Amino acid sequence: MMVAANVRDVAALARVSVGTVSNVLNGTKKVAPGTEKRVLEAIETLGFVRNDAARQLRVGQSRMVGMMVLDVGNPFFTDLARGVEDTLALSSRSLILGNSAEDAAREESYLHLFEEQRVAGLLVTPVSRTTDRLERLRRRGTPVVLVDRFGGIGDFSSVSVDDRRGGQIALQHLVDIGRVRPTFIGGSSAVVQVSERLHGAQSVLSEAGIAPLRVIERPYMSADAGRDAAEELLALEPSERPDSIFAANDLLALGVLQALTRAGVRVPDDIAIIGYDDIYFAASAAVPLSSVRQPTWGMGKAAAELLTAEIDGTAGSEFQHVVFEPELMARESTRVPA
Amino acid sequence: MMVAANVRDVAALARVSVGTVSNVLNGTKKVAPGTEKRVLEAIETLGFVRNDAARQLRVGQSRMVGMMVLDVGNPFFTDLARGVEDTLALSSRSLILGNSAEDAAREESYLHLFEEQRVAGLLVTPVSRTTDRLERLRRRGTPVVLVDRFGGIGDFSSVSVDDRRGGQIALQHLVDIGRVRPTFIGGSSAVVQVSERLHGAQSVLSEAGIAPLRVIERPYMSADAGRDAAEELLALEPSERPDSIFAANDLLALGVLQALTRAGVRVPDDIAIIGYDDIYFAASAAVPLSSVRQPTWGMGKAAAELLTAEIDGTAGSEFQHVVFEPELMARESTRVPA
DNA sequence: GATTCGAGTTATATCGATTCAATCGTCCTC
DNA sequence: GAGGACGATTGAATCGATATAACTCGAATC
Repeated sequence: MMVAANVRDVAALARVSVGTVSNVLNGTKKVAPGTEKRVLEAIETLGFVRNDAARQLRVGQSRMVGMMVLDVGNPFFTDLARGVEDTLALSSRSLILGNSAEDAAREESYLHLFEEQRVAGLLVTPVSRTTDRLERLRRRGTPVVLVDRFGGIGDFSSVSVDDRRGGQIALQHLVDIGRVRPTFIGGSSAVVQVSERLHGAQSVLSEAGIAPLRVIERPYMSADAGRDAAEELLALEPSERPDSIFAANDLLALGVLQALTRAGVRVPDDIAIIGYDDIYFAASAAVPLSSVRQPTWGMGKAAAELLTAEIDGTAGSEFQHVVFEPELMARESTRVPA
Repeated sequence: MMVAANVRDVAALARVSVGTVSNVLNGTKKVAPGTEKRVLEAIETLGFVRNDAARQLRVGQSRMVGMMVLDVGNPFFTDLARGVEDTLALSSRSLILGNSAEDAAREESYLHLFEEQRVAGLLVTPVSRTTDRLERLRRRGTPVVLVDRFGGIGDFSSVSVDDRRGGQIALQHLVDIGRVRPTFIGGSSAVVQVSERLHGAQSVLSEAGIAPLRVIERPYMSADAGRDAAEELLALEPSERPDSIFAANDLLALGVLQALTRAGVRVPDDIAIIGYDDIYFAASAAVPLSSVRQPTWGMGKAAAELLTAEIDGTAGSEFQHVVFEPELMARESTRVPA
C-alpha cells in the first residue's frame, strides 16, 4: 500500500522545481522541450496522477458539472444525459449525475453535495417550483441552467420543450381520431412538466366543447404506476371507462398498455393511448405506442452549451431560453379503428 | 458574486476556534451544547457549505465511489446503478457514474478521472481483459470490485452472474422447443460477458449434436445493432436462415425482433428469439420477449456491500466472489407453434 | 562593454478543512 | 488547599497543486 507520488516527488526525480512540473501538467507557461521530456518521464516512472482535490482547492472550482434528473430509470433522461456528456467532453469537463427520483428530499441532498463539490455548473430538472437552493448556488457564482423546464420563475437560462403545446398536440390527436372521453394519467401535479402538459390538454377540450378531462394522479411516473392507474380504470363500470388515455410520459403509457392488454381491453379499438417523450421502447411495444417526441439528445447538447458559455464567461448578460417544439409520433396505439 | 464563507468566518462569528467548528461539522469530538448551537447558527446565517476539496485534501480520500458501466442507455446498468446508489447512501457515500460505451479509450479516460478524484472505491464492469489500470488503482489503496464479471484474472472481489450457465439455459431452451439452427448475435467478443454466454451456448450444441452455432458479431450491443444484424440474416436464402436467435442482451433482441417483424417474418413461428438481462421492456415488447433474468438490483446492492466492507476495512483478507444464478423467463417469443 | 530583453526556471505563499498536542477551567478527592 | 482528572477548547501544522514575483543566463542591441 505505497503512498501516492506527488508533484514534489516528480520535481525531485526530474531535477526541476514543482512550478515547472505544474507548467508541464497544465501548459500554462512554456517549458523547454528537454525539460518537459524529463518531467514526463518522471511522471511515467512514478505513476503520478494529479490529486484533483488539491488542484481544485487552489483554483477554487471543479472541472465537474452536476446534473439533477427526475428519474435515471427513464430512457428520456439517460438520453438527455448522454447529450450533455458528449458536449461537456469537448471542453474536457465531466458529469456527476444525481437522481432525485422525483423526491424533494433527495433533490436537496444532491444539491448540497454539488455545492460541497463546488461544481463548475449545474443542470437541473427541478422537482418542485421553489428555487431557494438554486438561487443560493448562483449567488455563490455557480451557473445554473434549467433543463426541460422554462425558466419563468427566477432568472435562469433554460432549455425546454413547450410542454403546454405538447399537451395540446396529444389531446388534439385524440380528438382528431374521434375520441370524446379522454383521461389524463400523470405524476404529481407538483412536477411542472406534468401540470403544463395537463393544461395544454385541457385547453383543447374546452375549445372542442368536450366534457372535462378526467385526471388520475400518481406520485411517481413509472411503468408500475401506469399499471396501477390502469387497474383503477378497469374497476369502473364499462360505460364509465374512457375511450382514450393521454399519459404524461411513455413509462406510464407502457404500464397502462400492459395492464389493459392483460385485462382483455383492445388497444386502440376500446381505448386509444398516447404517451410522451417517444423513448426508444415506445415504437417497439406490444402495440406500437403513439407519443409526443422531444429532441432529447439535442436538448442535452443545448443545455450543456448554454452552461459552458456561462461558466467560461462567454455568455451575454441576458438569460437565454431555448425552446424546442414537440412533435407528434402517431402509431398503432391511436389508429382509427377500421 | 460574494465570496463563500469558510470555517474561519464561521469560527469568528460563533466566537470559537476553527477546530471547534470542525468538531461540530464532523462530530469527532464532544462539543458543549451551547457552543454547538452558536456554531450551527453561524453556519446558518453565513450560508456556509463545507468545501469538500479542502476536506478531501486533508483526509486523503473522497466520499465518492466511482462506477464504470458499459452502457447507460441499457436499463440493466441503470438498475444496477440504482442498487449501488441505494446501498451506498446507507453509509452516506455517493456515486459518480462513468459510461464507457464499450470503448476502451473512454474507459481509460474515466478511470483516470476516478484516480484523480481519489475515489474511495471503484466498481467496474470492464470492457477488456487487461487490468493494468485497476491493479494500479489498487496498489494506491483504492478497493476495486468487479461487477457482472467473475474476478478470475487478477485478485479482485467480484459480483457476477454465471454467464456460461446463462448461455446454456438460453440455448437449452431453444433446443427444448425443437429448434435446430440457432444463431448467436453478440457484441464484441472482447467483452467477457459476450464470450462467456457464447461458450455456454456452444457447449449445449456440441452435447446435443446439432450443427455449430452461427455467430454474428456487432461492435456495440444496442437495438440499432440488433436491427442491423437482422438485416444480415434477412439477406440470406430462406433455406439458410436460422430458426432461432439467441441475442447477448435484450436491446439487441428487441432490435432484431423489430426488424424481423417489419420484414414479415413471424416470431416465434418462423424464428424464435431469446434475449438476456430481462430488462423491464422485454415483457412489454410487440412479441413479449423471452429472456435470461439476472437479479439486477440485488447485484448492485451486493457489489456496494462488498466494496463498502473493503473501504471500511471490515472485509477479510480473502477476496470474495458472489455469484448469482441466472433464470429463464420464457415468454411468447419462444412459444412452441401450435 | 554595458544594457536591455526574454525565455525558462525557481521559491514561496496560498487555498480551506482537519488533526493533534497543548492549554484552560472546573470539579473532585484526599 | 494542593493535586489530579477530565471535558472542552485552542491554534499551529498539514495535505498537494497552482500562481506569482523574483531571478538566471545567454543573446541581441547600441
